[in-house]
Order: sequence, then C-alpha cells, then structure tokens
Amino acid sequence: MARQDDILELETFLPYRLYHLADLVSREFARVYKDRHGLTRPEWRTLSGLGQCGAMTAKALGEQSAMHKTKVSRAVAELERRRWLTRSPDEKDRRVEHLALTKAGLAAYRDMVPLAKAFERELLARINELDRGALTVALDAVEAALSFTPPDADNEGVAAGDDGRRRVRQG
Amino acid sequence: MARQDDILELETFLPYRLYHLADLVSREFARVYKDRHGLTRPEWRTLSGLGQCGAMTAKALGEQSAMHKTKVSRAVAELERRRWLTRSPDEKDRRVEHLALTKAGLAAYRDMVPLAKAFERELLARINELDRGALTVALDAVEAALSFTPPDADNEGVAAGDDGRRRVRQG
DNA sequence: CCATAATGGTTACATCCGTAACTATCGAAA
DNA sequence: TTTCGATAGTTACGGATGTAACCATTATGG
Repeated sequence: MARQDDILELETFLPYRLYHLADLVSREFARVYKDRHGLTRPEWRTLSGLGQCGAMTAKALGEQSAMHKTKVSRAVAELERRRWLTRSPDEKDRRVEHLALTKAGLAAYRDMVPLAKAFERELLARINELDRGALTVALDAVEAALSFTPPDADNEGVAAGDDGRRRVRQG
Repeated sequence: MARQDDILELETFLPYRLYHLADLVSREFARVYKDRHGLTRPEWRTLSGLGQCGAMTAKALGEQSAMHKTKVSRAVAELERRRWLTRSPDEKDRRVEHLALTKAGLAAYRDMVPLAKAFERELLARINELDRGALTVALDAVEAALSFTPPDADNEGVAAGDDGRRRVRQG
C-alpha cells in the first residue's frame, strides 16, 4: 500500500492541480473581457470592483480584488486613459484619490456583468448538484486554511478579511 | 430573494475565487523552490516531471505538466545550463531530444520532494477530513467540467488525457 | 515645531510570458 | 524524388509582472 516516498506525483499535487485548474478557467474567462473590450485581468478586476462598490480608493480596490498596488496603479491609469474612470482628490487626506466609473466605464461594466454571470452559470451547469455543493465547501475550506497563514504582509496575498462564509452563486 | 442582477460580486465569482486561491497557494509554495534553489515555476515543474518520469521529450514534459512549449524550452535551457539535465538525440527522429536529470538534478529533485510533500500535508492538515473529501470531489468535478470544453487546441490548455479520477493524497 | 516613521500611490528595472514567426526534420502523396 | 504539410523545438518581440526604490503627504513623539 505504501506509496513510493521519493517520488512526487505532479498531477495530484495540490498546488499544481489547483493552479492548473484556476489557470484554465481564468484563461477561458479572460477571452471574454479581452475579446470584448481588450482588458487585462487587473483592468477587468478594477472595472468590476468599481462597478460593484461605487467609488473606492486604489488601496481599497487592491484589497477587495486581491491585486498588488502596482497592478492597481497601472490598471487605473489605463482605465483613466480610456475615460472609463475618474479620480477625485480626498478633501481630508491629499495622498488619497477616490476612483469612480464614468458613464462609459459603467456602460462597459453593465455590458460585462451578464457575460460574466453566463460564463459562471455555464461552467457550473456542467457540474452536478452534489459536486457543486462540494465545490463550495472546498473553496471555503481552503480559504479558511489559508487565512491561518499570514502571508508575510504587504499585499497581494491578502485573504480578504473574513466576513463570514462565502457561497458560490447557485444556478 | 432575487439577487441584484446588474451587479457582479467579485468575491464569490468562481473564476476570481479559484484563481485567487490557487495564486495564494502557488505563491506560497513557490517560496520553497525559489528560496531553496532559485527555481521558477516552469523550472520546478520540469525538474519535477523528469524526476517523476525519468527521460522525456520536451513535448511530453509540456503535456504532463501543462506548460506552453516556450516555457518548457526556456526551463530546459536553464536546467541544462546548471547541468541539472542533459539532452540526448533520438536515434529515429532527429527533431526529438530526450531529456534526463543528471546526478545534480536528481539530487535537487530528491531534496525537493519531501519539502513539497510536507507543504501539501501541512496545508491539508488545516482542513478537516470532511472538507478534504469535498476538495477531492470538487477538483475532480471542475476538471471533468473543463475537459468538455476543448480549449481551442495548440497547448497550455491541455486537460491532460483522462486516465481516471484523481485523488488528492490523504495524510 | 521638528524629526522620523508610516501611508497612498507611482515609477524604473529586470524578468517572465505568450504570440507568432522561424529552423530543422519527418511523413505522405504524387 | 520532389513537394507540401505536419511536428519538435527555439527565438524575437511586445506586453505584463514583481521588487524595490521613490515622491508626496500625514501621523507620531519628543
């Protein structure tokens, strides 16, 4: 029974497997926002974050959508160049800028939301009810397991403050 | 009950969530092979693939470890530079090279295996038995769901020929 | 009030990555 | 045998990324 102990089976190695799956899914979804609007992933996340939350600071955006601050900075710069968002200075603290989508930005967001939901729906549709439940449980569990491991600060590795269990939208 | 339908909740959006988790895990594990041997991910996968399978061609390596052929090419070049692997021409087909680890490469591999296993073990240890089961089921299910979607060929998106269900090593 | 540290955000640089184009070889068909 | 298309692998090039250094501003502590 004892598995060979000096060999690692890459195909079943959790970090590899998880990354590979995520990469496939993410790459496939990237086609949607790339083909449609020529967005990079950080740009898509920025659009999505602002669409969801309204005005935010760059810092808040980075925390909400798990992006390194340089990614945020660049994504914001690009969306600003497109006139999809505007910055407005904070009255109290002049280091801070509040970001918000313009009409054009909002339009792009509104265009993307149904596509994103459809993508997720179609992916989940290929998984049966039971396994979908397992997926939710599993994601929650791994997330919880990671949040025990403070990933030596700074950012990008922020497990986003635990505000209770997350659910994969069903159906 | 009806969720707001013009807003996407990024934190629960499957592609985002999956990618973010995988990124955290992968990044954390990357510290192991990076700190220890200064390897990149493609280099680690190459080492791992060759350690696991013995001699392989670059093409087989790419399929086994889900890497684009340019990544394989570069990783192999670097490991060769370190004298961790050698190439030997195929007798029948002179386009093909067979790759194999040298003593030094094998030593590095043997050094990494226990670390990789320990990393996985410690991560899984933070997840209870039941959720671990759910994780296995979920990964299998998503993998299966993806293999329905032929990701327009070429490579990198190869869902590795389905040789039966995979299991996350338990314990 | 001043010095120092912390914070929000940007930028420079080196590296990594994917697309596409390339070389070399092989197989098949004429 | 010649030609043409596929295949193994490399490379050139532009774009994306992370680290670290940076600027400006604000908080802290004497």
